[in-house]
Amino acid sequence: MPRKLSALDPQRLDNQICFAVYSAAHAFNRVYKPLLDRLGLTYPQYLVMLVLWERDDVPVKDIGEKLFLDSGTLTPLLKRLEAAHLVKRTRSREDERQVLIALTPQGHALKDKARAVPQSILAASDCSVSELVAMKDEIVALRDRLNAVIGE
Amino acid sequence: MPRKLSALDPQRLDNQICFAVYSAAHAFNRVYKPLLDRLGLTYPQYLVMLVLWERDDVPVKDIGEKLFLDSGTLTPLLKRLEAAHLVKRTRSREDERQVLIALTPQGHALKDKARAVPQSILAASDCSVSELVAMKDEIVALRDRLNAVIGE
DNA sequence: GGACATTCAATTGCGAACAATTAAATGTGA
DNA sequence: TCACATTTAATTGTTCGCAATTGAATGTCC
Repeated sequence: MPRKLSALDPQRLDNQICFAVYSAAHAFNRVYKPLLDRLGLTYPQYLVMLVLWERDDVPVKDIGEKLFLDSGTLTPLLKRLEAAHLVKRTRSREDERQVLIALTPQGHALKDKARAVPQSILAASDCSVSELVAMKDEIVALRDRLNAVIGE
Repeated sequence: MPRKLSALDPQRLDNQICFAVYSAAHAFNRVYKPLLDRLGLTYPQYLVMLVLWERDDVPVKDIGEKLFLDSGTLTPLLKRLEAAHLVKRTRSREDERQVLIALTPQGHALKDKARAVPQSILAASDCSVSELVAMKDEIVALRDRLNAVIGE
């Protein structure tokens, strides 16, 4: 069994882009952890806050579409954010099926405290902004192609 | 506030490489799911099997180092693989602290059934092999730089 | 208007992921 | 040899992530 072939063996762990993505996601999470601990947020909670800092008072479904998460994940997460006094959940009056998520004053205020986070991540990446942007665009394009396949 | 600046705002969700990686990992997982369901495996279980198909009879720690996972994740996962008769867990006689993980005949046999998986993923990626390899190498390099920072 | 389907959030159950701790085995230095 | 640190898995508790189901509100079609 020639050694060279292993570099092409699609069944080898090191040749799989998916494992690269999977393990990179975990590495990011470990870098974010100490930064987000200071804000009292987990990474998925931070993502929800990023969405809300861009636009407030949106139904759960909108958050789910932006983050690719469903109510099974978001409902308990949002309840925890509410328990932390960062958001408020209220049934929409126009459509009683929807629950609207709004930031509290503390939720708004947290945006400033979170401003340093992206810079710290950039530093940890040890990479130029333009390189990161190029990688991000490639990964997003791949993600979108994968998501397109899921609906068959 | 000029609209153009949003493309540079590091606090915007769409500008974050980490979210790109995070959401791509989930997209991969959703593509893998129906393929792995046929094998009776989850994606992390599939990763463990990939490691074992390369080398058998290794301690839990070795698997953890390759996959960047700790015993808190692996111990219950390996017990599930053992319950599915794919691996066998035995205390090492040379070092009683270690638990060695070996494939059962069924575990070995599953490798053949899993051969089609990477091809299906490649097709779903809708992308050339060389492009995927280049992306994979970039992502691995980024992951390794991030992991280097974690030890401080 | 009324039967029917659809939409939205919540719930349940299971499998990761990880921090923190525990317990046992092994290694090290005096 | 004995005290002590280190290594290795296992355990506990919390939070994701998702499939599947439920129940209420809304839309649609006849």
